[in-house]
Amino acid sequence: MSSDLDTVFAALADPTRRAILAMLLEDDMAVTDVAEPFEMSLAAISKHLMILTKAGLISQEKRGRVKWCKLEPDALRSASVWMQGFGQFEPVNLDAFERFLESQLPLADDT
Amino acid sequence: MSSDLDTVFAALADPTRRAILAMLLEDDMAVTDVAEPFEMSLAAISKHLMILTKAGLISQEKRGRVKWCKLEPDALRSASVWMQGFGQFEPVNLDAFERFLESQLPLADDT
DNA sequence: GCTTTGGTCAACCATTTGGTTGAATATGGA
DNA sequence: TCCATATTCAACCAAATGGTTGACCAAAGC
Repeated sequence: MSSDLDTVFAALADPTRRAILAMLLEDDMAVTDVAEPFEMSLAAISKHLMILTKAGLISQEKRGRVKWCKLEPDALRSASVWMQGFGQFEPVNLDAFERFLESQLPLADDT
Repeated sequence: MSSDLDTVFAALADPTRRAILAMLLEDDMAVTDVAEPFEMSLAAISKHLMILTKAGLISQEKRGRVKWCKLEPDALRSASVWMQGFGQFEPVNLDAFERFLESQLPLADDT
């Protein structure tokens, strides 16, 4: 009864986790590097990454002592299917998305 | 820093609330009628409806002593924009969505 | 071998969440 | 007017969430 939509949407409900996903959109990253821009302990980021992993939104692979995080956008598919059905939204162009992301990212201007 | 994406995704993270949205896709409903299929108090459903309302996913209008709930699919737009950017998902046809919904709705077969 | 670096684990804490119940507040109908 | 219906409110509860700290473990570097 609790589908994977639960975990995916719950994972997306946190701004830190969405920011992490946006960062990983650029490139794969090590855990420490993911954590760097946030004013938060490494352990906290580690937990967020675990939640994203369990939701299938990222994967983590350990090479040497470094654990690499990789975006897995396919996990968004079923959630996207679910959502789009409500509005018959037209496909979104990436320019709009890029602008949106930039207005959302708390990292560039920090606090 | 906590955007409306927080509230929208958090609202969508609960299966009861997603089921409610799916019900409202059919037609507007009174609170009592929304609650009917669930094995849960009316007060609990009322809370869920409040969360959906605050997320902008539904609106509620009181006519007489009955409060009508109405789907507001536009609230999904920004969330949809955010998500689609990750996968460049093609637009979803409604047939697929319908099938998906039916496989997800916990109400028909209950437990 | 030691020390540093990268990351997780465990225990803890405050807050939020999702549910309950019972009382309260309208409104509508007889 | 009196009663039933529709819905919320308030208090409470258990469990989950998001964060902290300090100890721990594994892999590199010297």
